[in-house]
Amino acid sequence: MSTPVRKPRNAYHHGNLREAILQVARKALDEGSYESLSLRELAKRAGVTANAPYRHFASKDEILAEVAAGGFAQMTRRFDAYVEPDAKERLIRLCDLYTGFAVEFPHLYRVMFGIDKPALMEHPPLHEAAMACFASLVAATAAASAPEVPDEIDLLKRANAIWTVVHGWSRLTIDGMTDFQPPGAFAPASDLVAPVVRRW
Amino acid sequence: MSTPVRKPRNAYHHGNLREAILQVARKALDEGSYESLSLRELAKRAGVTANAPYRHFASKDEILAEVAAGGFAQMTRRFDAYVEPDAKERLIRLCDLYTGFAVEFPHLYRVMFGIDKPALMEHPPLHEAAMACFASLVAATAAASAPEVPDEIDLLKRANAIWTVVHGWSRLTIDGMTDFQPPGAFAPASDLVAPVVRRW
DNA sequence: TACACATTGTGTATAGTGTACACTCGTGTT
DNA sequence: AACACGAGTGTACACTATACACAATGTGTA
Repeated sequence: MSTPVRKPRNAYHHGNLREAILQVARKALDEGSYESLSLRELAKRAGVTANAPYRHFASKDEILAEVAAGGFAQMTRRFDAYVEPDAKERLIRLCDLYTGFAVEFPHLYRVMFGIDKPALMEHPPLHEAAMACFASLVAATAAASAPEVPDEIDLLKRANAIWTVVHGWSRLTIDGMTDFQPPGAFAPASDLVAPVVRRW
Repeated sequence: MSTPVRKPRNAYHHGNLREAILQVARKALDEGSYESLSLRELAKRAGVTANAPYRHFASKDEILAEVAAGGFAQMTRRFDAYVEPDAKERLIRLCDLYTGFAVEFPHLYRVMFGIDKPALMEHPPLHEAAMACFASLVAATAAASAPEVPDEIDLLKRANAIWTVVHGWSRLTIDGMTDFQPPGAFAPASDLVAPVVRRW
């Protein structure tokens, strides 16, 4: 019996406002841009007054940070759930999985990386979730680099190289930079990564 | 005798408000984030009423788009001004030039690629300036691919690969994703690009 | 020179925002 | 039964982008 998210009729107390707010915020980000996401609107959708969320969050940014953390967590789960015996092949596939996530949830993805507010990343839960996601990528990279594992820094360098490519690909795509190019000019991210990974 | 940007004392008409607004907007973006940039503040800094800019721009977004276009133009100028006899080497250096620009003007760079408002890129001047910048990158890529020039699509693929890397590197950096990593873990963009370009 | 007119500024107003503060409702503990 | 406290409401404020009517200025034509 899961806790209900909708406010029960005629109840003064919501009962689960924190989760409800996060849920409608995530839904709003799935449907529209961050620009059109207002605290008042979130509260209204949760069936509550504009100020009620302040009992559970210090600011709008904190809500965003929490949602962003959830995004990273979801991504990490997808990563970890992807099974593929060949480690190199797996890492290559993870790249398309990554870009696929960004394309599926462009607005969420933008919030995850902070919309011109790097301060967001200061929120510990978000920072932690982002690091966990990166750690998953590092692990995949390490596996793909076996058997002779490079030293820590070289390993991070490789993971960062992957991250650079998939993040760049994602942002160029969701920001519309590829819309005006002939079809086929913008290859999948895995195409860029594959030859490099195979040589590791 | 250049047109003055400051409003002359006791003058009803500013004289060059359009340029003045763009100038203070750019300055504001050089100094602080887009989040803290308000139309009213821009108008005040230009010594004019909050509504005056509407005589020259349809909306705040149009101002941002214009400033973003200026950013792309500046970047293109830097590209074109960079001289280096070896075409491959030049392309590799351009990558650091690109990321250098993003790091130098992080807020501007974010606006150039649209802060969760892909609609910005619909503005013809911005779109044109962005395409011109990309064209410069394509030209450098073509030169680095000589003498046997690949066909159009393959050429674009190469340029897009470069763009993906430098953009990804720039965003990860200016969004603070590299702050928590040990030194040396995040190599310059040219390090990622160089081995690939040299093999073209 | 005088006047019509277009341009570009001002002033006022509206709807919407995030958030601070004082209040009240409902529930759990004693 | 009394009461403290957590979790909502209501009101208020300062701020935002922008619409509209108006005033001041500059310019072309008689």
